[in-house]
Amino acid sequence: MKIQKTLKRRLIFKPYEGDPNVVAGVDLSFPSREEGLAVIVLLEYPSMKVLRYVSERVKIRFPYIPGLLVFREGPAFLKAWEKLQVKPDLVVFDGQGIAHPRGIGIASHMGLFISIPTIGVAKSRLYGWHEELPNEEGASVPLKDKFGNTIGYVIRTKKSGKPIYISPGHLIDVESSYRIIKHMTVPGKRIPEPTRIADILTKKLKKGLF
DNA sequence: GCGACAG
DNA sequence: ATCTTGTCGC
Repeated sequence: MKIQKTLKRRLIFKPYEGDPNVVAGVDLSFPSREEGLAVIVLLEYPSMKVLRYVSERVKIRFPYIPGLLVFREGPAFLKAWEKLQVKPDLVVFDGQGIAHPRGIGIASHMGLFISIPTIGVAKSRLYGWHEELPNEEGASVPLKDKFGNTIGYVIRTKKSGKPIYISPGHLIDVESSYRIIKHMTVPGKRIPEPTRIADILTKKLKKGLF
């Protein structure tokens, strides 16, 4: 996509100084084929205590195509983002940051729109290569691009289970992303709190509960 | 042309 | 992502 190649040049990577105060987690569920339910949860850092959340139902027009996820879920996120009164210091997305074929996954793309540091936490690999990951909780190996540059990390947050793939989105670098994600991960849970809670809420809301 | 392929 | 109960493993 031409849009991605153009926007990619605007991405900024730098160390995240200090610690965030309020972080957000984003995720979507699909009540029907043409309707998406986006949820943005605000959590206190590093306690990971849930502060509040907002949700928004949106018409889905774009299909899911690997590498173009932002065009399907981005609009829904932005609508929910507008309803958010208090803006977080950092946002965690369910998907890739720069660990993407064109270097701009949904976390990076949305980061450019909101101008706030973003990190991508994916449950599977889309792009990048890495050495074998030890089967021990907490193990991690760098994820590299075709030139050998480190673009993120593969982390075994839970023993004997699929790892997670993290990469910076925008306004943060690889090492800072790794450090912060580590602090948001609870022992025994595979997915870091922001995205994990957002996922629970998105599905619970879909079922009409809560 | 053949495979890979976030959610 | 979604369709779906019980069930194997840590």
